[in-house]
Amino acid sequence: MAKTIAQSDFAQLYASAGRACGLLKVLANPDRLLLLCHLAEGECCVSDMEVALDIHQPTLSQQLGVLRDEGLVATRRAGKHIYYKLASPESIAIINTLQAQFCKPSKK
Amino acid sequence: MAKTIAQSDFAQLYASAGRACGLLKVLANPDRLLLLCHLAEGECCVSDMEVALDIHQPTLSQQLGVLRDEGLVATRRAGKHIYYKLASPESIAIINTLQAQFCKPSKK
DNA sequence: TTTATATAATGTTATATGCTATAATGTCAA
DNA sequence: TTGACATTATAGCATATAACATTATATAAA
Repeated sequence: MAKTIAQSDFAQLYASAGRACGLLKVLANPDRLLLLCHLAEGECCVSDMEVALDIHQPTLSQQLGVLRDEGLVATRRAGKHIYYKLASPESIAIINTLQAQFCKPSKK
Repeated sequence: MAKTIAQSDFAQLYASAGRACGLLKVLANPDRLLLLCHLAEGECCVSDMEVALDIHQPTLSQQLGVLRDEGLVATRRAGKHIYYKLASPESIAIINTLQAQFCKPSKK
């Protein structure tokens, strides 16, 4: 017992996989991942990210747009600048796991 | 201090992001994700996965091939059957995180 | 008008996905 | 050892989709 998967359980599993996949697809891009890692250290405005990550403006704005549309980041305007920060617990959890796995021994 | 990113650090960051992305791309497919979740419960042979997940044979074998090529799973032959199991600590970590985030309140 | 950011429009290229068909490998019986 | 069968893997397509960079332009605030 407990090995049998009922219909409804399977449907639920399938739905969860779909949602998880959606998130994974958004994360599966080096620019976006780098952006999110950068934002994991705190709020940041677009022009600072442009300098920090060396991504040029329209590309950056486009990728930020994807992150916004998917609810991974939230924005706040301050004068001319727009500040971004992480906004999704699920994606933060994944980012943390990724950092633990791929950036482990960076600082002692 | 500690906010400045040196050149080599950036290169390393970029390399890590690339590797992480590679893994994320493999995970970002519902069939593969479901397979991995299923394998997270233990070793399983192809025909059983076919039944359990209702993916038809060539598709299943193709996706398993992707997982094999990327080193996420390992195989073992036993007679006519080939058994698969998880083989990558990084992907196991992500799967666990995903399950915690997306399949949380499944059983009390 | 200038600076900061977003969007549009576009072209190219790559990737994903799902088929059908067939190959390869192992088992077992005769 | 051969033949038939079961299990799994691959090949080869067709098609949809989306990824990406680029140029140009729009919006919004100062």
